[in-house]
Amino acid sequence: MTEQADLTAQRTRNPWGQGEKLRVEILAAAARLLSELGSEEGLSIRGVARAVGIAPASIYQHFADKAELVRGLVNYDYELLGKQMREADESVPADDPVARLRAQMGAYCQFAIDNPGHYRLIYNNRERGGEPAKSPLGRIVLRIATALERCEEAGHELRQPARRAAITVFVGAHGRVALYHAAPEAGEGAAGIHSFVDDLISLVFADQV
Amino acid sequence: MTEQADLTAQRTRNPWGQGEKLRVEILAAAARLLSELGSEEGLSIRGVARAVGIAPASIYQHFADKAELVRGLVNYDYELLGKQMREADESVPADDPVARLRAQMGAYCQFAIDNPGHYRLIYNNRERGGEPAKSPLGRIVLRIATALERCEEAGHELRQPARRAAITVFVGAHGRVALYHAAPEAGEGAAGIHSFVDDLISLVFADQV
DNA sequence: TGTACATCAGTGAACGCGCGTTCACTGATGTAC
DNA sequence: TGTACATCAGTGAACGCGCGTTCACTGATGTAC
Repeated sequence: MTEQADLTAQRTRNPWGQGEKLRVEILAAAARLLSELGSEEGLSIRGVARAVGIAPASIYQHFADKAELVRGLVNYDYELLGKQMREADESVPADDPVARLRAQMGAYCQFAIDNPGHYRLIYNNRERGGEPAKSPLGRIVLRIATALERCEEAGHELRQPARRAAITVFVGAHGRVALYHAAPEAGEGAAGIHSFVDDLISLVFADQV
Repeated sequence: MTEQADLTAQRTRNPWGQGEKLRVEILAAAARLLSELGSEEGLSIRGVARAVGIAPASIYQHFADKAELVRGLVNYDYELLGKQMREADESVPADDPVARLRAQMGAYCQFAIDNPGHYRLIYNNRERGGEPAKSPLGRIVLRIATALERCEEAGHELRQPARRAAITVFVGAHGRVALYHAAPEAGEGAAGIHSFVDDLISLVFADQV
């Protein structure tokens, strides 16, 4: 009973000039809901309003329609993923570019493992019609390509051109993650993903790394 | 106007003892609808009934509920995919196992390219809780592993154990297809998928194949 | 200092819609005697 | 050969539901004069 108190409790409205705070609350609740649901379907304006504790109509002061809410969520997730990859990259000394690449791909996989609903969302909600290289997904591929080029410069020969190898690694990681999401009980769980991607990275190098 | 005639035209009911024919019609219409929609969402009992030209209630004589209809569709698609891979396999002489593997994976990719909605459907509707090896997806991986073992027996050394290499190839193909579905305009289209998978197959072999 | 008004955060109630599912039914075709 | 009944294919109308969205509103807080 007491756990439900927050559902019936009144929300105190934000003070003057701070209406934007609700926007953040809405996005946070939507993100939480997406994590619980595990997929975009079932995510509704009314559900989000319920989770925040406001009237459905209140959402329209911050988002023109449902599509804009989802776009807000997608941007939020892309930034989070990008940040985690960057941090992983920087946590490894610059003189070991292969380890840096592995760290970045590890962060990518971990994000997908921890947030299946979010991962699926960003994958199924690409902006249409823009330049591929500037899309968020395109920028991730670019990031991997750059990491691979650093490896090449350090003397690690690739079996494919860097850009192509980047797509190999990215696509392999995504495929393995998608397989895990479709059947988490099969395979070797989260550890299986990481070792798969490590193997895949080894595979694109000519020498044993 | 005349194109809409079939919408208003009366359906002549099936003769005595041939009620099962409607089941097939329903599945066919659902498959057509799924192709048009490109995804499971939006696929509804009422929509299928409309497409067949029957009352929504009529569907319940053949499928207990919506979930069972979807299961029927999934089985239908798995059989189709399996058949196309088998035919591709058998269309290549037995003395070139690598070419047979390539042909099978080509058929796999082609199915995904031609039927995005169906491909997504079978991927997102795995039976839960069964033995992984006996699931339809598991059987496809097994098929690839077998093809790889045939290559090994013919003297083509692998860089990974056959089963692991099979997952590499399968997961890579799926990842590449998913990327194509998410952004068809990027990449190099359908041809890009085939060449990617061909490269991937080369990658799991130690020698140049 | 008072007061009229503007601006803000947020709401309650209603709209029309499409959905999955149920239930009592209709009318044609077969079968038992 | 006729007739009562069973079986079949399929339906029409209704159910309750949750959804996205709109619109006129409420009440608190600021600002102009």
